[in-house]
Amino acid sequence: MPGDPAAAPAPLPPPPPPSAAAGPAWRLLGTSREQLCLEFTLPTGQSFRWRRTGGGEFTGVVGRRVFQLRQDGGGGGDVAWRVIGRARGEDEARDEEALAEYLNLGVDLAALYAEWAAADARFAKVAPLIPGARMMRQDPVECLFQFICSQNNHISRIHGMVERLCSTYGTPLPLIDAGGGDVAEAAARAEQQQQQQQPAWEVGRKRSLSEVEAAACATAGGPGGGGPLAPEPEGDGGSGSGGDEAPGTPRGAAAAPPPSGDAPPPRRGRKGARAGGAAAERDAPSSSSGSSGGAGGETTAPEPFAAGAAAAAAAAAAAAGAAHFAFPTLDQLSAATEEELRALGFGYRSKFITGAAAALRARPGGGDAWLRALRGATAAEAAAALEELPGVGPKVAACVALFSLDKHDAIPVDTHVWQLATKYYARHLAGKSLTKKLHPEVAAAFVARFGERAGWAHSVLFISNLRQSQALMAGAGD
DNA sequence: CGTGGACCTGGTCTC
DNA sequence: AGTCGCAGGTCCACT
Repeated sequence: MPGDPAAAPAPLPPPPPPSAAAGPAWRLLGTSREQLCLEFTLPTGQSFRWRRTGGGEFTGVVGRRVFQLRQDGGGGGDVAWRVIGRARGEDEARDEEALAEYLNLGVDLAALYAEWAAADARFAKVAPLIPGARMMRQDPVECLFQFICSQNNHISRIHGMVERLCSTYGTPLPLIDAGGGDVAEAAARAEQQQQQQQPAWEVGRKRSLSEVEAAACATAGGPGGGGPLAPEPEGDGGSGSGGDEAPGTPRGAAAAPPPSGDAPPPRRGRKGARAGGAAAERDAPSSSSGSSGGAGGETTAPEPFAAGAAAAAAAAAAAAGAAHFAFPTLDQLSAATEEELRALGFGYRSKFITGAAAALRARPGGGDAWLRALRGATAAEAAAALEELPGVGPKVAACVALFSLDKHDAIPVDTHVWQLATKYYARHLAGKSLTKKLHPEVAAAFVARFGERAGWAHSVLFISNLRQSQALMAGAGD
């Protein structure tokens, strides 16, 4: 534990007023921009659970808490945070501890940057443009399934898939100050909104905003003030068409993807699937899967069947940005069927998700514990163990190892990293094609250069490469 | 053992 | 309004 990383000299003024007027008070994390830059940490592909919610603010779920983070644009770049949602049973007093662990705040990132810059001239050149790119420490289960979704896929779509996974199978997280605090109510309200077909949560997604803020983060000079890009004035309230439906009826099945053109249409939505196909065995009420053990304990009944009903409303709520969900547990995930996931748009990854969930649950001691135990294993052992799971190859295994299992020297070798490697750090591999056997070799090259936290260093280079390829670094001098 | 395809889908780049 | 052997891979079938 390298002491307090930040060492911000002056106690910064209270954080700027966030977009949302009301809500819990904001608190400062006590970090500097060099220790933690949200722009280079949250939306760079480590996790797909963070969204921009306007004006430089990020909203995301950590464990069973909904956090909002924002970076002080002017001064030292301290990060303001607050919790706007929390599962019952989670202690408010441990909010900050949970966030600090998730953000790996015990690691002195500025010191590492200095080491890496000394070891590599190329790093020294690009790093100043990308300060505070920090590795997070995610929950292994959450991380694993996110990256199973990531294969051969667009980042934007991965976000949507992860969102649907959570809203369909995960536990809703009640908002604090949500007026009444009843999730069902919020979900119902959201469902009404959802009928207006308005993807409010897309506000601020991608767009050049990221570029603006990236610049702001890198220069620390001009906060730019890209404007709080106000969402469409839909407002929330609106048409109180008083629930025309019983809360229990998952009319939200409409949220399912539209029928594809040619392929054998997988019915639609969870409900359609049941009603359409096996009318005979429909509703054979959870007889088999009902007793999934007392794990859940939530009042929302994580049972498969109930999940369907709750899921629709939940998905609607999520679509309207009105609710947040914990990432589904393995038990909750086990309620998913391949057919259902396909209807939710997971494509051929559906069988990987159900397969991996089943394989994990079959592990002695439970999949969650099995995964966590890999934190004590070597990088090679962890990778080998992860690759036993369906849908997990070397790249996904490395992502999970680096982003959730403390394997700080793991290098996820994708097409971008392969380019970096053959160009700068493992030139002898140039011309070859990336085979499974070459992954360790590429990783070794990065470790040889950057040391035991090569995975962290790789992230900086990766981001730099992305930015460059997107011509976002234009004018940054070259 | 290394290589070539197939694989769901939809955002992005072009007619 | 269409298109892409695409897109931060993996699995499977062959040579």
